[in-house]
Amino acid sequence: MPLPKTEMPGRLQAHFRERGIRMTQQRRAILQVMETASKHLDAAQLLRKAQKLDASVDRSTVYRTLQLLKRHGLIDELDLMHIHGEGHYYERKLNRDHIHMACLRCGKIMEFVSDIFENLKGQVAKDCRFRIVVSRLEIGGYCAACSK
Amino acid sequence: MPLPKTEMPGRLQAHFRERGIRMTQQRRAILQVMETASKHLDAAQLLRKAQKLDASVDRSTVYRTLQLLKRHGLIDELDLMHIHGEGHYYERKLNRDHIHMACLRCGKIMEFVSDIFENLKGQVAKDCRFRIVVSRLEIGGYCAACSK
DNA sequence: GATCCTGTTGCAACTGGTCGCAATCGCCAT
DNA sequence: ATGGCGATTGCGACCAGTTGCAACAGGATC
Ligand SMILES: [Mn+2]
Ligand SMILES: [Mn+2]
Ligand SMILES: [Zn+2]
Ligand SMILES: [Zn+2]
Repeated sequence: MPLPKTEMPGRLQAHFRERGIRMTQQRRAILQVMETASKHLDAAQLLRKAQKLDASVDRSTVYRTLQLLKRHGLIDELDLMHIHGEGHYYERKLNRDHIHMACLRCGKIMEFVSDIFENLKGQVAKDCRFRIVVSRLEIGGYCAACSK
Repeated sequence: MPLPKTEMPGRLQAHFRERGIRMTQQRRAILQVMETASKHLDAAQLLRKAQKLDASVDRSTVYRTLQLLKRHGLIDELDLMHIHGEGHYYERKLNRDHIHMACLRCGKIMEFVSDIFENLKGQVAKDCRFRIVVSRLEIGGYCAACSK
């Protein structure tokens, strides 16, 4: 179930320039990694990969940059049901929201795009008069293979 | 938007007895707090409240008991969009799942029960052949008052 | 009630994430 | 190109959550 990737690589750096956010050596490395990551990196992985591009990148800079990206709505933060520990996972926000499913037995992560999800957000916005900025639906359970 | 509370107080301790889980002084205190909590406690609050009932309760016991309750599906773990820091929040699982909305400006937490949410879970279960055990929808945005 | 066995606990060490601070570095104006 | 200012960084200290371990306490059995 691959998702459509309509965003171009290099888009994150472009966003920074457009919005007048200062670009640094370290941020360049971190953004680079986020851009090219296939999926769902945690902070430690991101740090290791970024340090390969710029050895000076520090743990705290990674966390600060993640916060920055979150604040600007450029990435999503996920728990993935905390299947692999306490930490959080990050992925670039694409144009279409998607649901995450995590198999509690084999640990597989699945993604799913649904119109009903869009309807549901519409209902929340309307019935609760709530202006939605970010949403996150995570489901834990057993995948087809593990259910058998 | 108050939710129906159909579970009786003392239900958590009953669950433990039914399932043959050992009951200890410390667990009694922690469960007591979870039972009577109005809402959304974080680990630190839970620890403080539990220690008022049994001063010997240790941090690690609180975390271990939370894991136990999670594993048995008796509580839900929430991020509440990390509005107040990194930590997690906990609440007793009631019979009806509900959505959490967090206002990014005033910090208010709202809850919402929706049939569309149930439909959506049905669709995921069917289309992805995924047996859902736990689900969590959290939304961040601006409440009616703060949108104005 | 005493005994036993196993699950649970407190503690202390460790890990991962945060924060305040002084040094540094982007970036804009000259 | 240079200078200056404020934003950003690395660092170290800190705090929250986890884990291994030896002591302890449920509760089942007699
Ligand atoms: Mn994803
Ligand atoms: Mn979380
Ligand atoms: Zn599986
Ligand atoms: Zn508000």
